[in-house]
Amino acid sequence: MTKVIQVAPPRVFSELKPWLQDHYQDLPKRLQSVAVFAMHNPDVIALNTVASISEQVGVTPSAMVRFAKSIGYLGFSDMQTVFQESMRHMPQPYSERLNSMQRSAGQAQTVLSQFTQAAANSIARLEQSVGESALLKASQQLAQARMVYIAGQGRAEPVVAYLHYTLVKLGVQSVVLSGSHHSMADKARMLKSDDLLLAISFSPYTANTRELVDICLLNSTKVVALTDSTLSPIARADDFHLEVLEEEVSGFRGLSATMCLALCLAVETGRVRAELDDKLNR
Amino acid sequence: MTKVIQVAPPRVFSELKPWLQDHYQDLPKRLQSVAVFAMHNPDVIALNTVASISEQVGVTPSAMVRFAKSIGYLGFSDMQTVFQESMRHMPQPYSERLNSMQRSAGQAQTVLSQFTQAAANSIARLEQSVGESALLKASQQLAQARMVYIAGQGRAEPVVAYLHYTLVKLGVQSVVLSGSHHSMADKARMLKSDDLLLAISFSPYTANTRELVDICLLNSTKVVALTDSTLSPIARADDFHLEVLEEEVSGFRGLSATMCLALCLAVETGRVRAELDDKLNR
DNA sequence: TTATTTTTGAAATAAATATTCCATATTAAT
DNA sequence: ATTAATATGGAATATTTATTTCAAAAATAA
Repeated sequence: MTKVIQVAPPRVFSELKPWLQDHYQDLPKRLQSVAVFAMHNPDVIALNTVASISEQVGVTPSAMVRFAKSIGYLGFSDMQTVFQESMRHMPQPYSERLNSMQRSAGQAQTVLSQFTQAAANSIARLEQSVGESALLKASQQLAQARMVYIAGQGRAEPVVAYLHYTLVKLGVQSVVLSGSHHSMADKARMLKSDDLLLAISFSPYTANTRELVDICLLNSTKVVALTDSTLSPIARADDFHLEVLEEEVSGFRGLSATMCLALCLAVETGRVRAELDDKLNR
Repeated sequence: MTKVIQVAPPRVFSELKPWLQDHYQDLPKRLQSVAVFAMHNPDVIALNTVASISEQVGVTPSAMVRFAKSIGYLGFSDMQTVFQESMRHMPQPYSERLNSMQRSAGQAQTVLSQFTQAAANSIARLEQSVGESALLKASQQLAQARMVYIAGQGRAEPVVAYLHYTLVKLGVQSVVLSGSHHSMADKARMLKSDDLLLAISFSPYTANTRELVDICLLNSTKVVALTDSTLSPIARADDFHLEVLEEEVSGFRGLSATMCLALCLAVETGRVRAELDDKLNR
């Protein structure tokens, strides 16, 4: 029988690679095939069944199990979880570093590291989930508006404050709507046809913001929404919405990715607005 | 039994989102929970088993199957493959090719990628620069205070709002000081000896916040500061201050790392406070 | 070559996982 | 308030999937 490696095998993919290189020479032919395949197609290992993978590699199912065991794992399933974990974490070069650092310590994670990790993941996900074109479209809407009304409550309020602060600094006229003590209907009446509502809302969605969006859509006032899922009641098919998902740590959701998106939106709006102004002046 | 949708469901994740949005309203309560969870944690759906997912969602395994069927799939497994496919096409952390390609090409980076990069860097730096002990000390101060007064202006205002929101949610009494129309002296007079000032300020440092800190230190009122450098006028040797540096992109500084630190501070404070309360009750 | 060890594949088994079914609870309609 | 319709949870079942076993084939050593 093949010698089973005694030292515990790596629990993170990045460490598994050099580990495999060390042991590669000692492996029998079939198991070497598996090793090569695994390094080239980690996603296949992570997502498929033994039967399906073994077919793709061109070996028998038992070879897969033997491979996992011979490099130190309890079995195929045990090894697979390592590949799966590597998929969860998004493609940040820095996070990978941090990740291996934290794990190698093997200690209970500190509060700080837990939250920074979650924030980094959320930002990584943001980058790939929000398309540049969606951002541009939303920015164009904002830039064309005569006045931007910003609404949002609860956890969204800091985002409202930040967007307002940044937009004003960039010369885009905007007003915070959440603070004022008018009724929703009054607020909605303020919005003229060439104005725009920038609504920020996260789960659990506040009724107020939702209502505001509803009224605006009825009046065919333009709405740009910033929310945490397409299931959000303020995200409609017919308006422009940007989505940002914050990873949660024991029930707490941060705002790191959201703030990043907010800044992008504001800056891009400023740029588009400057372009428009430039055209008019010529 | 729940109506089963007749039209064939989407085979790609991006189409599944709007699809779900359409059918969301018609779903029963439990299945709505599943829908929300699925949109928030697509990776969990892709990689875990029915039993494990259903536990995380807080529903029974059968609800998972029912959900998949009610939106048109053959069963859970059928739906899962769609989620899995969506993961395959994600940029993988271990794919060196892609990574180096992006960097070496040095192509015109998108607005989004520039800012996410900066945010992620700032967060990575945050974790290294802020010690767990510093965070703990600051949190203990906050937890011991009878009332926490939060102050900050301009770019710090969103941070103030977020800290206030989170602290209140965690049962820590706090008040925002920036908004009120009192003079600095009046504000400072509000602070009793067992109160605490949580001051947030970034360069260029607002005179107001600085003044407030000065007065508090004279009255020997406790101050915890959140700032962007030790050179900041509100950072003193004799008080507790946390430092966070946001990387700038063409003159714009985000708030991603700052928000992360704010959340850490609030959560840790909540934890310490809970501990203290626990001791008193025994 | 022959003996011995190692590797391999196919089938049997064990484990896990998804799915179905049904009694009960909940909700909606009359 | 009563009835009907729908939704839900838990247990039973079917199915899939991983793992083990073992005989045969290679490879290695004598």
